[in-house]
Amino acid sequence: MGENAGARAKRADARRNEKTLLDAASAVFVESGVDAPVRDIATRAGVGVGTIYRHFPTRADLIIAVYRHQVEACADAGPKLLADNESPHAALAQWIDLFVDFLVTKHGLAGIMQSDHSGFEALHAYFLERLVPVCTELLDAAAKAGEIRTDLEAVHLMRGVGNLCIGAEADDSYDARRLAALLITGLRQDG
Amino acid sequence: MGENAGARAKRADARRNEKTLLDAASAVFVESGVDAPVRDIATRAGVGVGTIYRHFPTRADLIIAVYRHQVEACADAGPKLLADNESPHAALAQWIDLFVDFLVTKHGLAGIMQSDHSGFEALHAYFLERLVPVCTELLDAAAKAGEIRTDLEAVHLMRGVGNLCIGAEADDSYDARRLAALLITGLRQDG
DNA sequence: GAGCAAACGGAACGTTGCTCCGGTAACTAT
DNA sequence: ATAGTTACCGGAGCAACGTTCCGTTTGCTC
Repeated sequence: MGENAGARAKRADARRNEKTLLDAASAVFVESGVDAPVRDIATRAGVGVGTIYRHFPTRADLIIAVYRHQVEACADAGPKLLADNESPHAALAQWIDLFVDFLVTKHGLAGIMQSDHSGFEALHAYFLERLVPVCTELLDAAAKAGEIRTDLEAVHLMRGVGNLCIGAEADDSYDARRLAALLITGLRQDG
Repeated sequence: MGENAGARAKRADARRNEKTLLDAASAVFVESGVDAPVRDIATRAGVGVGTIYRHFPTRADLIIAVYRHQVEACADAGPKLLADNESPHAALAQWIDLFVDFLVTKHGLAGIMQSDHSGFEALHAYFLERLVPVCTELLDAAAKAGEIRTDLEAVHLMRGVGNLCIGAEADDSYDARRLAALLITGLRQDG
């Protein structure tokens, strides 16, 4: 079956606008962060605000669409690192580095990730659903190798690392990577 | 000299309003977090919004005034813990616990602490100015005892711990204390 | 080309932070 | 006590933002 099974095909202008919007959003996110005013994105894309909301009902949907590729890449990197490294703990550390790098290069993304901000449940859910299994796999491997303690779940680790990244891009002297690495070190246990 | 050297004494109604405002703000902060609308606080206090801005030009000033006592208490606890503990590292761990407890019990305070939020420089500065020296003292003591590595400055540690606390009050399963403790563990080195 | 549903645009509404100024009431000098 | 001074108060008003809603346009189908 093609790209439209059952449902009617989208109109050409709609498809065009969706791409235009993603490009505009991506550009504006880089310039002004993921909190950028909706109107800015609309203006940049040359459409009305209504069009944005029709394509992406919530800001979370837009953010997810913009960064989907990178999140997938990060998720895919997990098993690969596990295969390429002798030590699962080392693989975990490298994966966390990737995750941190991804977050700190997106202005304000880390700041929205934590759930108390309402309206971003979808974003939160997507990240968790996609990355937590990967992190769990790494954690389990390290645990099985006896390299780390087992009393920290992947969700909480990721949440903590995500938090550490907040505001990192705005302050050069603050090195989120190092703090995250410290956390991973703290996870280590003699074995 | 009395409580007014040089400057003219404040009017009685002004002093009264200041206290009323602090009480109202404190109550509203507990109910709705430190992001609560200014109008809510004004209504609660039975004054106009102008009165708030006159007494506390920025929200940061208001927050500082409300929590000053607790911050001071936390600062004072540092040297005390250092005196009461054999191991400086243990003292540090306990102090961080205090700091975390303080932050997580204030809805959204941790979220505002990190500098990328503009308009809160004063808050940021106050916290740093008051607590960083204390943290430095603990860190130095632990370093001198050879218990920890020395390549992490107090500012960054506090920033990281503060970040870990973000959103903690909204999610019972997320234990900021434990993650902070893990960070401190990661700081440890054989010596 | 005519008809229709889908998509568009932006005016409009509610909520916020913050300012500004006419009115009020607390101090002071007499 | 009283009048004058001035610090202080209150909330109307403005700007920026998220979000909705509906009259208009546009692309697709026959």
